[in-house]
Amino acid sequence: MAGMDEQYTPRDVEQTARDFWEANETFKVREEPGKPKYYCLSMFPYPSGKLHMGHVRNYTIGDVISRYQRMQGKNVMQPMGWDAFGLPAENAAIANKTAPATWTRANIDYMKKQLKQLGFGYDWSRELATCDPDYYRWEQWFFARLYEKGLVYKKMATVNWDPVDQTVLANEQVVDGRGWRSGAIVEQKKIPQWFIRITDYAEELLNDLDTLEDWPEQVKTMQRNWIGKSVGTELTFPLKGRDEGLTVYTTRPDTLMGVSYMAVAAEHPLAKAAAERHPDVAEFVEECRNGKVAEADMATMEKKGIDTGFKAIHPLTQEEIPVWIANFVLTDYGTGALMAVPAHDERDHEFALKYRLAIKQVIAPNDSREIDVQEQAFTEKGVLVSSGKYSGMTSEEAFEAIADFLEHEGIGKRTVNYRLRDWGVSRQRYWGAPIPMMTLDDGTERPVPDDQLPVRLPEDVEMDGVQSPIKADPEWCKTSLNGQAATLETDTFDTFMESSWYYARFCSPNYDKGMLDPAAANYWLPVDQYIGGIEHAILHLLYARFFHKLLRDVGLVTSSEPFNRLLCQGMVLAETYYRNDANGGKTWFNPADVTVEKDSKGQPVQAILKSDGQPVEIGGVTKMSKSKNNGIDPQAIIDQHGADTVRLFMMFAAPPEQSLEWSDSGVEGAHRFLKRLWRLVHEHAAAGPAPTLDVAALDDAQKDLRRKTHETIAKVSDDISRRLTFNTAIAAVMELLNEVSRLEGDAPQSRAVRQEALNTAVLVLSPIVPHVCHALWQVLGHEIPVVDAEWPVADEKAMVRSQITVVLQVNGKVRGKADVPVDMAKADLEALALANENVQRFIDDKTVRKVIVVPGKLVNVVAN
RNA sequence: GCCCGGAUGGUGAAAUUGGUAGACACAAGAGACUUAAAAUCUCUCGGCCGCAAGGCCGUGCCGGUUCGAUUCCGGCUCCGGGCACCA
Repeated sequence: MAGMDEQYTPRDVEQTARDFWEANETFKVREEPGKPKYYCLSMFPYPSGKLHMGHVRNYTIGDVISRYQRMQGKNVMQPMGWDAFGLPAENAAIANKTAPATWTRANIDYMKKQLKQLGFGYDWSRELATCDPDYYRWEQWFFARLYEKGLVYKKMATVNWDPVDQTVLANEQVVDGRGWRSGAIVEQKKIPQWFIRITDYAEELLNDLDTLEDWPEQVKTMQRNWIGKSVGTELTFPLKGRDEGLTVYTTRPDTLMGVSYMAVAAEHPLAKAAAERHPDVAEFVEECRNGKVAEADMATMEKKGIDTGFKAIHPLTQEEIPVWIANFVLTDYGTGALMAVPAHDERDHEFALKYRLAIKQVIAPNDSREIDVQEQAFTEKGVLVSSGKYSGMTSEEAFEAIADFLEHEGIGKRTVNYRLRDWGVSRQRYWGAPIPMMTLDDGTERPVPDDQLPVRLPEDVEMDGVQSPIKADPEWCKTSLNGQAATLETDTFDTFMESSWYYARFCSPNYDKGMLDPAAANYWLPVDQYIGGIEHAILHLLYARFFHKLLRDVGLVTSSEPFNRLLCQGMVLAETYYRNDANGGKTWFNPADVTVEKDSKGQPVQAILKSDGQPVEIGGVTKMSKSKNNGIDPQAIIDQHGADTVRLFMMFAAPPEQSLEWSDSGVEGAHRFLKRLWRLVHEHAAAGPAPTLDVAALDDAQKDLRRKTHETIAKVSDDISRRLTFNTAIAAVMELLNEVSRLEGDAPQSRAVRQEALNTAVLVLSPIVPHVCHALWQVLGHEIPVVDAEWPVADEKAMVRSQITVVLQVNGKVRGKADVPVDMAKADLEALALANENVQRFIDDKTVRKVIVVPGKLVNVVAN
């Protein structure tokens, strides 16, 4: 019997643990006022088919934190659900001749099985999918509330238009400026769309970042820059021969005297007016309608423009200034027009050089630097020159003086501007939540009344790849309001809408009397720890923060921010292998199908495809992706080594915020460690229960192991709770086990100390590898299951050291070491260092200038 | 193009507040056990010089601050994430 148990068989061990949790509803939670709560949330997955390694990494981190907090005695909620609407379901539906709903739900079933197999402690009674009408009906209800509050409006906005397929394309579907299916050159097209006024909340979204102490600084900086608050002035230049003037926004009114041309966007009314008068201008405006709408493409485009022929009048000098149309001017930022100061702005400068427009320096550096603005724009602030009465002022003084002048003259005013744009939520796709708006016969638009919600998306549909089924069906949109015929909106919501509030719905996922049960929401919220990919640092996290404030202002929650603490995990990478095709392309081979040969130094020499024994090229380590065929299927690893091995490897191989490189031998190493832990525990337990620990009776070796045990508790607790560095926590337990192996003999107190060390190892590893620890905890003689055990507390007394090693340096270089009493006085340390033979050798005939003593660390003798 | 990150041995990484660079692993090499293999265990393992003691060099590149820099500052290079309709 004992022999059988000593073999580590993950399949059985893991099944037993999972059955136990399931039978005991271990992870099912409800509100328990009075007990400290902990809401741990991992970003829910898009059900794309099967789990990928990125999911496994994300959810293992969340599970480790959840199980740790549970052992701290917290009431831990860890829910899971599905971000179920989106474009891939439509593509799959077209390819597989199935309905998006069918495909999506099958994926959910499969991925749910996988998540269960990985042993994640989710409260599955809270599961939700955003494509369920019971979910999106509340989103529709909420949109109507926002409409009532004046936070929703409709305006024309630009989309990528495929003129052959007659369809709107996502940015992703535009490849090299062409539609991915038709290959047609993509055009920009303006269509009416719904917007939510996120800009009304820009200031609060910006300011509240300061309250998020446990968010990565990097993410907060990215959000600040995205919101992009700037303080400047709006001013109107009169136009020669026209009634209306040209209003621009500038952050640098101090450069006003350096204006040498004006630039407007191709969409600007003035551009349209010019196009009516000049065919070549019309042609240029038309040309600007080609290509993608993505900002990256706009910014890297060659800067082009054309003179409109209009002249603006400079408000200070009355000079005539040419007005150009330029493709780099953004329609949606500021007023869609700008005053160009090529001497002091890089884009203006590049454009001025290309079209030979004047470059007038009006700012000089604060210091004596020599600059040449004809060569390069000087964009820093400084002192005004060639600026009439403003000359000699600093940029800051001139900002105020010129703003005062403009306001006094009534031609301008100080303005705060944001880079952030209102959130366009309309999508012309089928697989999304229908936007709950209707148009009455008289043309007025109204939200769908609450008693007609949800506006259901029909699920039994056929996709033809051109038009959304609800747009193609002339009957679907027919409705009525108070006896008046009306037409439903056939656009659906941006899927970011659903992911902006799912964290709140998890608090009361089945509540049917409202969007949220306020009691539950205010018990659980805000989320204590949120975990997800850095790719969501801006959009998703900003929208969710915005939604939370909207929920607050509708009276559904009391807090102002949804996520107290944020962890952004890095990507999962793997090696790539390929062969060059005859046609110049590449065929990529999955790492699982390739064997790598190494030389005696461990350097890879060549890679061989297993199926034909022929070499393949090694293509470098990149993010696991379909296109490079370097995704490792988690399922294969689970089948081979078990879930605990996968979890352990994921947590050990790299700190969570860094990218993680997949390594088969690393996985095997993780598996070996678990086998070793299994054996150590069984060997120890085989000798029967350990004697009671008697701290006073320990010899030095026993004390050393006991110190290591308690140091490990302190280290692992800090690593998991504060630092979130699971890799170093695991390394600390490995060190502990190495010391357990080193302690020899079966003396009673050795066995007692060993029992304490093994108890500790199993307890602190249990959040990471919960299945094997479930079994080993029983082997160590405990009745209470490890999942319900208390987290150990480090005993300060056990960690006390009498001796410590200090480093002896001369001029910062280590020249010796000494074991000294912990409390050795500074003067004694200094004397000890100066007396050291090797230290003396390096002082040689130099003079000792200074001795720096850092007690407990080092002594540095400075000599020259 | 703009915003935000990253770079340390053969490899993944560690060094938490400016204080011993390389913990813990992986790979590789040597050995033990074994009929054999697997498994397991022991030892070596940044580079150069040296029998050794020890020395010199070394954290992407160039420069700076400091008694002392992987860590702080300035300037680069390369790689990655985001850029509003991928999620």
